[in-house]
Amino acid sequence: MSIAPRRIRTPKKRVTQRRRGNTRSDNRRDELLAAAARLFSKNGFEATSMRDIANEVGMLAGSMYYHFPAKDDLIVAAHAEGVQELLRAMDTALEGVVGAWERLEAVCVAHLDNLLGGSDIAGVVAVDFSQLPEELRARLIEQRDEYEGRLAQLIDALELREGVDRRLMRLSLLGSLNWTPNWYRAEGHTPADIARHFVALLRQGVC
Amino acid sequence: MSIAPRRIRTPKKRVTQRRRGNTRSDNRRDELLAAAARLFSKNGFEATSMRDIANEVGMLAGSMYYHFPAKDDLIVAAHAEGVQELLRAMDTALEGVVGAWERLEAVCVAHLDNLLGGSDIAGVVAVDFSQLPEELRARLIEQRDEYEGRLAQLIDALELREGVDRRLMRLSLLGSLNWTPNWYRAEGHTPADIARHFVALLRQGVC
Amino acid sequence: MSIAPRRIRTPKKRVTQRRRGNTRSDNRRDELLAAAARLFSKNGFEATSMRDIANEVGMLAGSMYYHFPAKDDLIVAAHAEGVQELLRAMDTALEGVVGAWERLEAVCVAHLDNLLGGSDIAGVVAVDFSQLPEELRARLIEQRDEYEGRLAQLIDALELREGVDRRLMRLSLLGSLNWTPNWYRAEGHTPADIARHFVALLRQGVC
Amino acid sequence: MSIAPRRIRTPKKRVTQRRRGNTRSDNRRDELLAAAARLFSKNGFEATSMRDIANEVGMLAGSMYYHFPAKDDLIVAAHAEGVQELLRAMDTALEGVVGAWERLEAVCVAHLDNLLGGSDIAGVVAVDFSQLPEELRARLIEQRDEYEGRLAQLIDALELREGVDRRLMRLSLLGSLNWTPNWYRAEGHTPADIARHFVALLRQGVC
DNA sequence: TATGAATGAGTGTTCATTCAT
DNA sequence: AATGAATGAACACTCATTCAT
Repeated sequence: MSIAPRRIRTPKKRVTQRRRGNTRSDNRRDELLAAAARLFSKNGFEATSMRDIANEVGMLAGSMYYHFPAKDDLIVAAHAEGVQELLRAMDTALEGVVGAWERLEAVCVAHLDNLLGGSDIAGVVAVDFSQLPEELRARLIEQRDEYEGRLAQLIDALELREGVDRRLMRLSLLGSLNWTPNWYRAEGHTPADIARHFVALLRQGVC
Repeated sequence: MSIAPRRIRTPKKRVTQRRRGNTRSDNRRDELLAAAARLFSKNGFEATSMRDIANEVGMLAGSMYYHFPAKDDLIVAAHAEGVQELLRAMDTALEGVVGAWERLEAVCVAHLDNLLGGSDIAGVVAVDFSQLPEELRARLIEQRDEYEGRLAQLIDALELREGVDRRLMRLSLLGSLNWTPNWYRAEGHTPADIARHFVALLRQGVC
Repeated sequence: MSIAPRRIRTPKKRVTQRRRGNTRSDNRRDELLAAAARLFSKNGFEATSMRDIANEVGMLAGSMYYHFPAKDDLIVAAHAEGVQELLRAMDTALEGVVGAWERLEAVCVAHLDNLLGGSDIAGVVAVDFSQLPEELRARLIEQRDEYEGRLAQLIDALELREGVDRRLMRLSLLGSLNWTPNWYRAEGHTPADIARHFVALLRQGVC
Repeated sequence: MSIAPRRIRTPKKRVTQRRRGNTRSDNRRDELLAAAARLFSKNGFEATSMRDIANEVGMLAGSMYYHFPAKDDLIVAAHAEGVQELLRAMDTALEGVVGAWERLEAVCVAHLDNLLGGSDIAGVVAVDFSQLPEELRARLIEQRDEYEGRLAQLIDALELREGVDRRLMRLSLLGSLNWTPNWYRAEGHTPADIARHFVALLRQGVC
């Protein structure tokens, strides 16, 4: 993606400065963010052009650069939005739920609900980013850290038999969940069903 | 108002015509295929250009169109090659192994070995394809069917407690495995370790 | 100018490889070069777009990239062509001329003749390049070195009074000559007159 | 078939209206002018954007249009500022200097001092403008006329041998001086040295 | 079988400028 | 007197694809 600027002229970074007071309307920025998240999760980062996003909100491509100095920044911001949405969904899902396994399950259900159709915005976190340039990839991973950290805490709260590597357990579960967009079809099991089943497999094993 | 993503350009169907006489060596085609698989698994489908592949085998971009009428066909063929490699690895891994769980484990170890560094060519099956256009995506899924079918057979051979959905179990396992390129780092566990751990999680559960 | 590529994918340098045998037609490349030199000398490097050049030879902008991988390379190549033309003009001008001052004068006349109207192509060497990015600028300077070196030899051949810095003398003369496009008007002195006058000023001083 | 270079965009003439009452301090305008001159001389006219200038004084791009209706007007005004500075430098340099050659030399030293590092603002007059659109170019030339006129006077004051075209002599000297940014490097001769040498070459000739 | 040359639509990005507030 | 937001046209460059040779 990322294409070079006219001539050098020193990069001019102009840092994304997250709006001053954030008081004023600023709704175009949010519109943009939402549209970007939606398109990114439908078509992927590379396959979504700045023009696609601009059109979606009825704006010209160049106008977006007032709000985001580069596509990468838009990706980062949209991804952050997705992570936030997921975190909120996590909080909501956990409300009033006790029992370590029940809590893990509730979160997985929320996760898949968001991934597989619930929210267009959360979907952005399931977009494959393994092919993005190192630097950008690192920024996205960092953003996920809070979410994965909370997931790790939920898993730490479980009583497990000896010999289980809790990190690998988390990564296994996340893989199961995040791979679903590769095969999920709306006609089959519901996202919630799938999530519950995955958790059950881990909890009880299959024997 | 959502705008169509890139690609498309012109359908023009010209079916992959699997070689005319198929008589002669045809090794340039195979070279091409290998190079494509290698690059696809390193950089992804979108990020690999026809020129990249052509250069890799010392050919000009236009020349490839003698062998493959379109990039999609090359993707399909390279993916097929990857699946074949995985199938061969599966056969090798299963040689002389008895015991349903041992067989599943052997196959998972082989799968991750190939995915995470072993073969460049097999790596192509772990490339995210959820964002590819429907039609192409369908062709790839179809190609995986044999592999997944054999995996399904291995899973069918297991004795499982009641209530386990063997299809979801398979997809969960595959997700765990195929998601590994997103977090795997060479310094940590070996691919074989990871694979064995994932199988153990399923087999015994974590409680 | 110079704009970044889609996404990283390793720079892919594809070195400008000055045509293999240079036997075959290859005339489009030369056409392109001539058109570029012409436009560069009329409008400057920055103000001449790749599209301008492409249009000039009836080609689409993208097609040029088959011949030159980047605008910078085109600039370098066109500049080289200009320097060559100037060198040829120098050789022609020197033919049969003896006497160190006469030789210098002949070369200056040829220089201005080319710069101020004779050849569109030689004009490219008088285009200001002091604002170009360091790296490109360095390449152009390097290309001029042969020409300036020959000029330096002509100056070395002169008998001068003590205390004259021959390098500064050369740069002064070159400056006088190369600045002429900033004020020259076809109605006044001829380029040859001007050149002769400049040389005379240096030779005899003004007192 | 030659295609028009960039710029243009829309003529829309709205004459520079030299301040309404011109009562109040008006210092933002002057700040702007100084910043523009500084950036123009560092990077050239084309390579300096309106945003660059606005940022330099902590203003938004749009705000500048209150002070200057178009970039061209800003160029013209900044250039005027540079000429003024050069004229002041000329006056300072001439203070108490008698002797026609000494006066010329003093002015050339001041000129190069300003051009090659001294004042950012005066530097604007050495920026190559030979590629600017005719109309704008004409306005700048007109502004230089006073400076060049004073230079011409200094030259008129010299006693010269017969046959010297004083106009060509002036243009030769100016060319030598103004071409220096194309080759000057801070490590070599000082600007003053260079200027003195150039004058000496003219004065005494080289034989 | 492959090359050389081109096409045309696309990409991310920049920039002078406008204008309601 | 300045801001925030947008426009529209341009720019350098890439890419899948075509086709005569």
